[in-house]
Amino acid sequence: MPERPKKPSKAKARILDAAASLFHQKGFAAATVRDLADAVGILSGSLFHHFPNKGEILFAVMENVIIEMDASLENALAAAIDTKASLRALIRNELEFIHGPHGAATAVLVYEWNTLSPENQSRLLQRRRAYFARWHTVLARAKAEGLVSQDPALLRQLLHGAIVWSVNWYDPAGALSLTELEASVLALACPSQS
Amino acid sequence: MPERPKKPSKAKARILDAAASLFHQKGFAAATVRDLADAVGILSGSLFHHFPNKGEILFAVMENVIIEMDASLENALAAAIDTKASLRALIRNELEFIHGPHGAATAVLVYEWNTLSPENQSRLLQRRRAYFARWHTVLARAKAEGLVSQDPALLRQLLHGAIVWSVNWYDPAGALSLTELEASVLALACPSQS
DNA sequence: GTAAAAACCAAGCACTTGCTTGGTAGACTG
DNA sequence: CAGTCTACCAAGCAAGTGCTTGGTTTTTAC
Repeated sequence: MPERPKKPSKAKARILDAAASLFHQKGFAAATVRDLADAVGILSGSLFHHFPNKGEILFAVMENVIIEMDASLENALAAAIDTKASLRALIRNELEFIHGPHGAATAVLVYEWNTLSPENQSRLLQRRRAYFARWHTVLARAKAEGLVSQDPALLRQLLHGAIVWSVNWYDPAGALSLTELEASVLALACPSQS
Repeated sequence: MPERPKKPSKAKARILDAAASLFHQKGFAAATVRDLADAVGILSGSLFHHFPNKGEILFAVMENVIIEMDASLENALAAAIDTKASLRALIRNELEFIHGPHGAATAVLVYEWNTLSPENQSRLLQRRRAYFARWHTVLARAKAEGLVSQDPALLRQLLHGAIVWSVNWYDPAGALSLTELEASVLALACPSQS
């Protein structure tokens, strides 16, 4: 009888971790429950002891990351001393999620949103809106102060696109540092400052 | 004459049209050959009279749009009278593809690139690189002229992200016109001008 | 120490997947 | 007209899909 690694009560977390990378790597539809079970080190049927179906695993991955992302942004904004620092926090936070430890889950959240069933989408909609509301608040203030010139809703989408797309090209181990990338995105938003 | 020009049959075009929308809508992996055949109005097996396998349908969708996209950009750049007009052409061209008649195919090209087999990726790589080279040329000139301040390669990725992401939120029938969107993206790139 | 609870296995079911095979209807060409 | 070619149908196969069931092992709680 081969010994299993002792990871007592963190089974669900292990599944979600593996699911995030797998769904990111192969896409939700192409990733099979057997792939996922292999990555975790269990048999495919055992997954359904923890989740009722494959779709709920996707949901859980997304819910986790959206909660952490919003909480992280809340903290970052609380520590920002002025509007420009808030602007930087918006960008920095999203970049850190996309390229940090939660990168896979964040990418899944962004790129597999339409894969979610409508019911599961609406289960996440409130948090999603709350997160975007933080963006809107900061961007609206930035515009009022003349820091940025574009419409907040439009600017949010443009910046969001620029940031999340970086998952497809940016290499954290490469020459460009995250801070430099952050500065570049910030420069897109509010050009007047250096 | 041994070689005669291969004309795309009408049936093949119908399949590719339906495939573009379907792959865009449901994703390549989740779209089945039966879905596709239904959309075309034939039986699933009949698809393989036109294409050897499902993956080659994806490839054909992508190859078509990448060729047209590059040709369209070439024309637009040839008509641009100065660097700023060229900059505008880069942005406009991509926006028109994402939101015009080739929108579905363009989205598939962008978002399903990693779905392509490595062999098929390299079959498209040359055209892909040629397209990006046009961007680089213009952006490098723009930087030399002081129109933009960011590194060309970096700026290209940021703009590309902002533009392609618009497929997820922009509604051509809505209040914001394509021209206004184009102006906004241009403002991201070269803020100094109005 | 023991019993409940949680985690997992072993096997497989019902269905779907991409794709194949062998054939047919109709248009085109000589 | 016969002959060829393209587009399609009808039927189905082998492999893979998400998920279920019934039982066993491991962990936790008292």
